[in-house]
Amino acid sequence: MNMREIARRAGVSSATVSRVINGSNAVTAETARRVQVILDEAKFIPNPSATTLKYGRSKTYGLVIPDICNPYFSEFLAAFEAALEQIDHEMLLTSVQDAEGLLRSVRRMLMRQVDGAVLMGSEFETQAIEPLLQRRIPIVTLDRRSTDAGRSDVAIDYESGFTEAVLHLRSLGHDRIGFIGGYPQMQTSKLRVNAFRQALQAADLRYDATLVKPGNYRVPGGEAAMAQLLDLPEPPTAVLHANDLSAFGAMLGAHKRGLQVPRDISLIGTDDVLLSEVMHPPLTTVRIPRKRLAQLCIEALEHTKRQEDGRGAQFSLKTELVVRGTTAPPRQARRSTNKPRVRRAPQ
Amino acid sequence: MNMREIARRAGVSSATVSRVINGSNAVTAETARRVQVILDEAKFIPNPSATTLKYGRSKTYGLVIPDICNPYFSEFLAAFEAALEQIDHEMLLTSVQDAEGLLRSVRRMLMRQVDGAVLMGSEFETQAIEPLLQRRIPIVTLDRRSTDAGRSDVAIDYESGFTEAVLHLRSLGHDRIGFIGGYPQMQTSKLRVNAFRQALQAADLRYDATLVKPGNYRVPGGEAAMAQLLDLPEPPTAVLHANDLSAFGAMLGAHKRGLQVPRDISLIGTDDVLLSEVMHPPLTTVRIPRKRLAQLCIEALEHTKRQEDGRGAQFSLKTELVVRGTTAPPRQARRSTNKPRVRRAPQ
DNA sequence: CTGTTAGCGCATTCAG
DNA sequence: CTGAATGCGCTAACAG
Repeated sequence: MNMREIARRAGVSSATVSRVINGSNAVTAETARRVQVILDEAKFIPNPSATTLKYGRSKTYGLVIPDICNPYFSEFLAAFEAALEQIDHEMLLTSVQDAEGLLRSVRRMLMRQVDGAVLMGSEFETQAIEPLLQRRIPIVTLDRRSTDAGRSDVAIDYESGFTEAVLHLRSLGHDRIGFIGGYPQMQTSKLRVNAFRQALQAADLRYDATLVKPGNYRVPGGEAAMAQLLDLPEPPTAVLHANDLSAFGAMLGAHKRGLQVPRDISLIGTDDVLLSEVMHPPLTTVRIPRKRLAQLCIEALEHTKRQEDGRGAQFSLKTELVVRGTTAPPRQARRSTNKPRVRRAPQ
Repeated sequence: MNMREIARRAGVSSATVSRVINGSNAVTAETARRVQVILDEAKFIPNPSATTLKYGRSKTYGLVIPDICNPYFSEFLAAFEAALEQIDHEMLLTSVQDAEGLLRSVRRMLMRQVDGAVLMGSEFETQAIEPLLQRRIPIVTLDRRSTDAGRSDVAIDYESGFTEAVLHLRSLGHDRIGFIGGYPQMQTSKLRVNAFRQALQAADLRYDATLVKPGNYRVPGGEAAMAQLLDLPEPPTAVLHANDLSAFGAMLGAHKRGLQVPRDISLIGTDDVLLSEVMHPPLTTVRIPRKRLAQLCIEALEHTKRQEDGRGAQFSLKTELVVRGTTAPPRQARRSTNKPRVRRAPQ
């Protein structure tokens, strides 16, 4: 069933049918109505391939994510898909692990003539996305904190989020706060460590590099890092994590040592993955609002598209501290003092 | 950059370029080589819209899943996407919660001219997918255990999987085994309860309806169901679960009652979601091999497409018991007897 | 206000 | 073995 057939049945030309479908007002109400009836009763379904072929625009946005199995990404994916449905666009999803995968991904996006692309997982060769930029396809990256011609960026405001988290801990009486991060080589990992550092500063707490351990954004990494922290002569009384999976791992590690959370150690995650709430105890975490993030990515895409000069813009997303069950005063609650920390005898 | 331009540069016709791209052997090796060089240096990227428009085939398969956020589905999604990449096909992903969503999903698949569709979440109106069947688009459903013209089905063999699980428990000495299922109205839930029943029979154990509680395939449902089981005058010493999330919830519930797993109660999940392994203790579970399932779905699709008469076929997937840390002998281990069960005084 | 026409890029006839 | 011509469905430009 195509427009010509509809046109034939309605006794008009296919151009008129097209106009009716696209809501052009250059059609008599009466004609439009008549065509609409035929359209409905034939259950007409337009063929987007024709439009894409003609205009090189596909009403689809590409989404590149590093790992669908990570709940943070799958939850983002769900939000992104929902947001796209709102604006009547399709999604071209590609899961990319390595540089070669990114190349294939870019090729697929080019073939499918995407109107824009969101690149999560900020660690990629800029060169690989050159072809996209060249064809003036708007790009949005995450957490790169830089923009280019044709590329906007959405940054998560870890600085303010971690500050909120650290202040929460300090108000409970903690002054020895550790941090479990991501892969140390990754740019985003460094970003988060720096944000943690700033947060300590804002809370008037001293930064102690021995309390900062790398993880790998996954459970086993968090567990191993926690083991290292607990092996310290003077372990932290609270730990902030670069993401929730790390915090899950750390909690596991603490439990294995016979510690109770939050009685013996307080934990704060980052992301607010769905499962955080059902952990035991439920995880206190710095929520990255997924829905808002997805919308912001799309806004950023549309913004970039609109720019005459193609300049990308820097967007920023605030987090929200969600206090649940993994934070409590430290074992021997003390009034917080001006002195950076009070030495305690190792137990 | 299109084929005509390549043809011009190579001094041939676009038909020849097309033949080279598609590996037709009706081209001189020399000509083919020359064209290939131009193709490479121009970094030619074909436009699938043209092909789709011309032939109504899109090299894309639709995937309908109920909930991307559920790790079982997101892990399947990852496997499916990888399998599609192997056969050089695209994926049209739609997340469908309700009947109306399915209608929209079908419409999108029709527009995009998918060559087939995999429908997970077997609870849907058959009528909604009629348009797909009418256009002879192959369909694969999961766990419906019935086929149609143009629709094949892939069933998970819960019967053998649960039997293996129950035998494992019985060999440890359990004879009071509970079951936490899914939504009681759902067809798949009934399927699993029946499979559990058969498993008990195969293990020579009596079926006791009071030990079977509905859940909702998610953590809170499992937790609530476990609470009910533990409130029984004589609770089970082991519980099998319709999926892993339920088992997570049950484990949580048991812990909250001060029970230790597996010392006080043994737990077995179903699915083998990635996080199962990092639970504490790690979950013993009936693995549904995700990768194999994805491949099987695609095989089923291709099979259905090949059938002249369009008859669908029934496929079946075996599970694998993965024994980890949530199963152990019951508190007072006893030799299993021929008598269905030994009454113990309620504690 | 409505119809005619042309062309997006490709693969497949059919000629040569 | 190669090329010319065709049409898939749609919409913008133009003509009426």
